[in-house]
Amino acid sequence: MHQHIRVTVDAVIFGYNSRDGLSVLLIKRTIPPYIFKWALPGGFAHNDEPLEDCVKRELRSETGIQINYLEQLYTFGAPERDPRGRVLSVAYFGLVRPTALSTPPKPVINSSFLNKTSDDREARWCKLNELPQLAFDHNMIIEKALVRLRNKVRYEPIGFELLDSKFPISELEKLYELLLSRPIDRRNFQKKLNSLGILIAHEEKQKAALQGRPAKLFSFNEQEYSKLRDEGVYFEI
Amino acid sequence: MHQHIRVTVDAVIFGYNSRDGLSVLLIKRTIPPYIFKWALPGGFAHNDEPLEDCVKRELRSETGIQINYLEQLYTFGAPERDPRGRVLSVAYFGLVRPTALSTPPKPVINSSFLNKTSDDREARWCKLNELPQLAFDHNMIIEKALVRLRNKVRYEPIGFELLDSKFPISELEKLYELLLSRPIDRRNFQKKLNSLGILIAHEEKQKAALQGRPAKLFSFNEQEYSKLRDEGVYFEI
DNA sequence: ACAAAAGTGTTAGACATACACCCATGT
DNA sequence: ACATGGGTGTATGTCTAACACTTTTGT
Repeated sequence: MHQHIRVTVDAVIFGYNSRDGLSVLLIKRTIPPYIFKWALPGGFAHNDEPLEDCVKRELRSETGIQINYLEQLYTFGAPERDPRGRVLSVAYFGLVRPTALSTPPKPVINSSFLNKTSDDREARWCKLNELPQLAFDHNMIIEKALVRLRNKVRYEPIGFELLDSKFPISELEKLYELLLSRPIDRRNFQKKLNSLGILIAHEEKQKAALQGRPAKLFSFNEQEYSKLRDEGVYFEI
Repeated sequence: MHQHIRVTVDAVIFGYNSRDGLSVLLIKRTIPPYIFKWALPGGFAHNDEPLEDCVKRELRSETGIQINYLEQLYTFGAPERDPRGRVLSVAYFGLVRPTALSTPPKPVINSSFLNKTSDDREARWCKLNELPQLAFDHNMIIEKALVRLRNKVRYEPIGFELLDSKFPISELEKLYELLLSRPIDRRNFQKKLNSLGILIAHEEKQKAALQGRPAKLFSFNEQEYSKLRDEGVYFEI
């Protein structure tokens, strides 16, 4: 009995802004199978490469994007998920700040990955509700990542990772309204965050308030959060 | 560049009773590396076998145990985790009822897995706080499973899967006190569960009350729980 | 009758929800 | 001045936490 299973990693990278909502990072495939179809960034692991390094390498070479948060999502192992044979995919789940979202992703042509098709490489952000049919089981992988995001955001402070490091509270609120798909009272939301004591208020104000009074900017106090967590205080929205 | 990565599955199976607390199912290795060391049940995946089928097959053949709940935990992929070379482990996390715990695990000698070492096979339950040093990174895998159990039990009704299908509320309470490592008020706990409406009360009483008044038996109302969840009512302890 | 655990109800405080007015800015 | 969103406080109701006595069984 000789085992022959290949291993890939794939990354579901979410970006957010209040205009477009959630977006996912996609690349266009340049080789079969599913040639010219959109897919998640990813690829085969090297023999001596930790899986997380592999994701980061593929993300850099395929999209050049700066990620802000990364965790393992799930391993997809259905025998028929890849027409080339048995290919396991260890999927990761990542978040980027809006700045990464506003600059179009650009493949980094790294000498060690140069090949005849590398000129065709193309990457882009795609709004979550405008996703096309993707290669392999990648639509299913995104679905799983979305469930993870929606659940996790309720009891761990990962929402901050989708915003600029300084943000007005209203941005955080809109993000939570989107993810939890229910309206949130602006005043109660602010009160709750203040009572948790994990926000740092800055003197700066929002630069280009499109309309209305410019908002104060806040950032996430990671140290204070770690301290509270160690004391057994739970973050919860 | 030719990829050579092998894939195993490993299972962290928890059992519980109020006398011993949590126990984990272990097998004694009969082949190198780590020969004669205790390890998690598991083994190499077959080429065309879904990962979950593989876990179930290994559990049956190595321990003969009846599992009650199973989900994927995490994929461990550090390049040096196995001295034989690059071996990925897709770890699963499972729960059994106390009845499975009280009957000692017995390897099922299945003709397709008969080999010269199968007579030496040995499996046993080991209390969580008496774990020896295990083969590979299996202690770390158990640690991760324990964190998952402790977190998940708070917002999903998986605690029931560790009890007999009919149980007195005090058993559930003791389980939660252990997992959350804090005392729980008996009366408030009962009130909360009643208000959730996910318990079915039975006429039967606890058979062998060792001391004191015999308790009513309850079971988990899975259908009612699904209904509530679909309506957006969250389970939370 | 006594020990041990089960069953039950009330009260006070904490937290979540609902809601309205004033403030700062751009047009 | 007006439109737009930001900042703040208070009242109400709901849920949680604390707590004590009675009941049923075995010895």
